[in-house]
Amino acid sequence: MAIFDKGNNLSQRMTQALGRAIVCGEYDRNESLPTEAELCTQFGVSRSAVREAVKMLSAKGLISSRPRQGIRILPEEDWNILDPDLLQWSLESKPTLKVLHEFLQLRIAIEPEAAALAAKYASPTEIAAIAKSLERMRTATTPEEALEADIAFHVSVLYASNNRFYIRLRDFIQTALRVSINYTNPIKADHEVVVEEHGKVLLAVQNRNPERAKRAMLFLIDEALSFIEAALAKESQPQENSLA
Amino acid sequence: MAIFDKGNNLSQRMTQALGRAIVCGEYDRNESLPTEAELCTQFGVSRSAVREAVKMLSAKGLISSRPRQGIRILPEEDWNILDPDLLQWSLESKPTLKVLHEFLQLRIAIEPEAAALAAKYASPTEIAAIAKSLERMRTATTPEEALEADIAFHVSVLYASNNRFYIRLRDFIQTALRVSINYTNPIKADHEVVVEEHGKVLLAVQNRNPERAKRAMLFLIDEALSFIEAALAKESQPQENSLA
DNA sequence: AACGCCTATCCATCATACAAATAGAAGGCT
DNA sequence: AGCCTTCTATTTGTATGATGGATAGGCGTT
Repeated sequence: MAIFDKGNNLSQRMTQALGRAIVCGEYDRNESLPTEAELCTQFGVSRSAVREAVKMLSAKGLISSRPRQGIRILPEEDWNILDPDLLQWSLESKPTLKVLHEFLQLRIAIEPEAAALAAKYASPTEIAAIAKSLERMRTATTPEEALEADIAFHVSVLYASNNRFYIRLRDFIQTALRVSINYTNPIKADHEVVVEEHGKVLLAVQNRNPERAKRAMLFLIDEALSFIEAALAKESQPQENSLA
Repeated sequence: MAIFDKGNNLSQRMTQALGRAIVCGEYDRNESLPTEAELCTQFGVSRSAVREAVKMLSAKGLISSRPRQGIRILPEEDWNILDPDLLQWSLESKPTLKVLHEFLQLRIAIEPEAAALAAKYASPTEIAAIAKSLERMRTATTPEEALEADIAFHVSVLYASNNRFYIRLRDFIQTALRVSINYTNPIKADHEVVVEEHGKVLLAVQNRNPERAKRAMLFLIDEALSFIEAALAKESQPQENSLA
């Protein structure tokens, strides 16, 4: 019987189990993975389940499967790390400062530009959604609530950009925020100040001022980025530093 | 027997055929797709092949499959459009001006920042790769050669950013360049001028000047973006305008 | 040492059977 | 009639066995 628990159907659970194991480095990257048959016995499932899991993971660029060669892990640069599943698996295993840094480096490219696009193209409905998230931030009573509202704010800006590629990055931004909150929490000033700074983004979008929207969003992220870079510089000697 | 030809194994060909059909809008988004059994007879393959294709497409966020409900197309915002396959399929079907515009809007966020990061973090080897691509651009004798070198240049900058997320976007950039070339070709000035402008990016990276690298890269893309936006404004009355 | 042939071992594909989930119809209750 | 429950038929989910096809690596010949 299957030795795992989360997920709907067997193939999906198998996919998660295998995907996690690969991302976490439980298999040697230079060797082949166990054969289909071995995976069947190891996980206690049928070949159908294993094959379907393998297919799903190769659709995400994680592995390849060929006759006589077996199932092999592809070079990491082929992994579809913007895929929500892969993103999640990879963060469960190694949310190091370095990864957080890379997250922020991408956010700092995406979000200010998204805010500028929102200022240009957002519909009244989309602007209302941003305003609503901001209001949720303002009235939040618990840190969890505040985080969720914060995430909703950033996501609603992406939607307001009216660009499908920016919208597609909502999972990425969402994950980045959810993970990094543990780090950026200690530094952030009064919640009220944070809310006010978010408010500047909304205001610029409402006023149809792309430049100002970009700068306001940049400011929100840049603070966290500087902090992380300072932390990175500080830990250049201590080997490992993972938050868990 | 299978009614398609490209690809290695059957499941993959099936995946491509089905994926293309879905992206091209050959199935009603509100109805269920044909059942597994029907797809078997339609494509002349076994149920395993169909199921594996379905699994791969659902791994890309294109469809979902549940008992008694059948195979359904997911809302477009769940599609993993940053996945190389999906990107390709979707551009084969609808490379409209609008999509080109969205492409450029993302490039303008990503690439200048990538150039800045390259100026900060690129290794000598990575800088050499950029230089080599530039040289290939300079010495190109055919338009095809020039395009390939151009693509190599932009990709090498992404690699030089030393950020896995930027590197992951290489397929996106590559596709964007390859598709948009048909549009931007007419406007671009002398090839020599273009090469020179690319050279400014390299120079800034070599001089470890992130700000200048960012501006130089921005300049490269902004020109094309303005052109597309002008074209978009012009065609606001004419209904359809697709390049094929 | 270089080359081509062989073979054992993988995955690829197909076919079949049964289990599990559930949408929608059928029926019964108020 | 309207609502709730039950049942059933349909569709995917899972397991298994059989056969085909590709090929890495060994073996033998030159």
